[in-house]
Amino acid sequence: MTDAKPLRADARRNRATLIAKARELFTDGCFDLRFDDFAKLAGVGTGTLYRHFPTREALAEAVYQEELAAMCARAAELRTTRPADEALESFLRGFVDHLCAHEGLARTLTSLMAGQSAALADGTRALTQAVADLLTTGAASGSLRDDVGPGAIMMALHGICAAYDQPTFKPDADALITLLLAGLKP
Amino acid sequence: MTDAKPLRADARRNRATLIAKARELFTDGCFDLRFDDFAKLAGVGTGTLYRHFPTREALAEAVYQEELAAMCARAAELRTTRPADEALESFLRGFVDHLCAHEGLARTLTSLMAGQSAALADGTRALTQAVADLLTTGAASGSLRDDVGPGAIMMALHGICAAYDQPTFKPDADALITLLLAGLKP
DNA sequence: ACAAAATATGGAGACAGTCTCCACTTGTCA
DNA sequence: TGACAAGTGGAGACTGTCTCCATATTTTGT
Repeated sequence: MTDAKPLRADARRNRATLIAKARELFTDGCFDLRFDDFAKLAGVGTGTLYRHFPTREALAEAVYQEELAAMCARAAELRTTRPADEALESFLRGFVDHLCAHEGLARTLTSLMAGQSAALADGTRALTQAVADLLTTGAASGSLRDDVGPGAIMMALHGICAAYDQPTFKPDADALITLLLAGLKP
Repeated sequence: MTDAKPLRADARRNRATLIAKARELFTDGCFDLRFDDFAKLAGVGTGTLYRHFPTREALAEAVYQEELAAMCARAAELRTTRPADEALESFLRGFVDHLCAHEGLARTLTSLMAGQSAALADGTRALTQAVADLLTTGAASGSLRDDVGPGAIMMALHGICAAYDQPTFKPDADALITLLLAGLKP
């Protein structure tokens, strides 16, 4: 996956600048900035921006990939240190809490999950795998029903992400997670 | 809501033509047509198209509003003729089946639910109300838990709609509905 | 039946983003 | 240090959206 391309020093610097600036803007709630203007804001030419990140989503993915990886790591850790049903609950509740604190992540995940482009789906593939692992472990130990694949949970998570800007987000999301967990009891 | 504006005869005709053409195209799977081209295809000028339907979503809503109304009517009917939990199950299962058969509806609902514009949210408000009524009835009769609002269900439905083009759509959607129903038991 | 008023039409063109292209700059390696 | 590879930037082509208004059609009043 990670092609062995030793990026030139200035290119690496520019790439980092772009990601840093994007993170800053996302944190401030600026998502719908003109892509070209964003380049200017980061102090690079449009061409450079487009070479590093062909699309808006690619940039968003780069900004949040650490966060996404951390989530997956957390899932793996929970899975090995806790009973499967507890692990899943912690993971899902944590997921919602995290979205509350990071609007940009919710936005990014929404578009990544909706996106058809296989290349960009990478970001969510890892998440899907993490969920799948939690489910499998739970099914094996008998603490979760075994007839539900990760796709169903991902659909629900997608719905949750997409609603990040609604006033009743938190209670509704929590309620949905509660339903899922209750429904997953064998 | 429905302003008393007697539309001129030719205007009414054009409006109907536009909706008919849009329905035809949606049924054929053509969703991403250029809006201006669409006007040409329907045999009207761009100005006319924009006057009748300010946005793509407005057109989509017009195309599917009958279908949406039928869904809500079905919910109401089920609610009065069946035990609440059965009614909800029938409604949700029917919803998924309907989406399978009408890709365009799934697409439309996805964007309506995601849309922030209050004006366009009308289409889903009715759906939300239908779900709310089913839940309330169920809670009153004790066949459904009473601590879950319609928002949670709508989130799940949004996730389902958004996944309409994925290969595993049907089984995943069915599984999610199963989870919700199981989770809703008191 | 006719004219005036009200309403609607269509499509040229203004506008706003996106993205490409390539002459030039910067970094790397021997 | 020179030569080659890699990367840059931003002008401008391109694409789709949407507005504007001179013209056409329908309705209303007599």
